[in-house]
Amino acid sequence: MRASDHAHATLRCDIIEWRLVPGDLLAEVEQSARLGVSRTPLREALSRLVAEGLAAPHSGRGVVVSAISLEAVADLFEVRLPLECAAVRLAVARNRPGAFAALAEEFAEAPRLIDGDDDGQKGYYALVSRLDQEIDAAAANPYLLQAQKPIRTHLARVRRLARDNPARLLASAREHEQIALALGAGNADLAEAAMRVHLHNSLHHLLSQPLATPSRTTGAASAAGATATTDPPPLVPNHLEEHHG
Amino acid sequence: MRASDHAHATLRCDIIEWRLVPGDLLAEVEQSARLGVSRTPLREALSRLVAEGLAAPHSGRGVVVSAISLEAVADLFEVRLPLECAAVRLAVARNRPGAFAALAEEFAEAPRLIDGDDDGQKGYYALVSRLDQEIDAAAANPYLLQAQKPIRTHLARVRRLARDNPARLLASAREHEQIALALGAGNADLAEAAMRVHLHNSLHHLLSQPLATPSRTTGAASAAGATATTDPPPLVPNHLEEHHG
DNA sequence: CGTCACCCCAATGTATACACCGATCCCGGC
DNA sequence: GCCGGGATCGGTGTATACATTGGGGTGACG
Repeated sequence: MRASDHAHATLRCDIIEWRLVPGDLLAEVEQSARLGVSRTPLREALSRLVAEGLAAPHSGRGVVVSAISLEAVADLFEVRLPLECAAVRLAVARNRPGAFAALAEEFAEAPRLIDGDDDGQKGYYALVSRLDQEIDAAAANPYLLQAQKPIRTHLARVRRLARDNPARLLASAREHEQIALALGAGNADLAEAAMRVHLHNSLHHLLSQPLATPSRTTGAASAAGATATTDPPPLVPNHLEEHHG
Repeated sequence: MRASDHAHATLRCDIIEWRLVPGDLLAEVEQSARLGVSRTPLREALSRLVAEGLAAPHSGRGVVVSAISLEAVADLFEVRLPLECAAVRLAVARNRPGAFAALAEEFAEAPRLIDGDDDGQKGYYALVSRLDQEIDAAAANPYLLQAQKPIRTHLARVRRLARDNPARLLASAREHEQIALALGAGNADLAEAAMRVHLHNSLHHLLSQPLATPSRTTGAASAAGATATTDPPPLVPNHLEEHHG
């Protein structure tokens, strides 16, 4: 793997998993030293992060981790809704056979996973991911994927703010099952309706969260060295309004 | 301006205006020599082009100008439709005063521009761009912009395949006027309907084009040197099926 | 004559050195 | 004591040198 890929993947993961929090400065020398790569591939990694929207230039001096907020969640879903609806409509229109019926059955049995151990929950998330991939493959539109990719990236970041609520997961499983059933039946209107229901409930769940401070998993301690010494105030309440730049 | 910005802007312009055609290899040494910058900023420019979808890695060795095709136009509009509809709905929902009424009047008088000289047509395109910007500002959703940006980039590239048809421009002006009127009146349903009509007609017009070979404006002759010597066959019919990679 | 393997080279990936720019801090003046 | 200007310094932007890898060409073998 290229060094720039490694740097990009690591930084991206650090940002999505809140080891790097909004506002953290991604200094080239510092990060290149931490990740063990030179500045050249690191610069390429930073460019990609900026293109993805995970980082933003900071007043002409370096790049900082971009802000994310509850307001941003609402904005995110305003774009996600039409895109996902278009995706399911296209998936039906393309009329690929697909494995939607099988996926629906798996969702029907998902409560076992959710009530199980941590691996079970991971398995459920994997199942959701498989449905997404199946929809993507059925829609077969590279531009749709290109538009959804940054949305999903930001969403992955926001999800870390939400506690895994078993009740919500069970409801989510039922909603996904309904989507998969409609897709399997080739009913575009129903699939879109089910998707709208699901997205509405997802957003509502996220917005009703108590805004738990992300746990900033230790592991990138050296990365946070510069900012940690300055003892930053609790960040989550802070950058709630600093978006939309 | 930074050298990387200059390189990116120039290459982007060359691709959109078909001076660089799909399949052309963007070699680092060759392009850095042509644009008078070093390889480092040129690499950053290429990274951005790849992120935008204007270029794509070529079997692990260099990047090539990405393909665009009639099939891609249809895919493009499949994504553009829900995004633009969402944009006008958000623009109305945000309930900003906006200058939509004034823009509608300008569109009503647009036939003068269209029937005029070349500057007049440029003025009409600028007017369309102003409406887009006004909608963007009213929608006020950075993620929507992020999703629309690559779509618009590809669209700008495709438009060069279409002849400027005065009749179509007149119809387009009326459609835009209707959109602006609906937005000015705060009627989201009507605005979306007008947008759907406009996009349908735009797509239909593009698809009915005789597929004119783009004029590959001379000016980047040195850039095309490597491929020009090999005398490439007419490219437009060729890359009609090579997309979706 | 076709095919396969090996070698050479060119282009990319990476590292590092240098230049320039903005930011910060200190000192002097008001 | 406060404000402004300049100097210093860290950091980014750029250029170039080096390593490495993949591809093409050529030659030999079947």
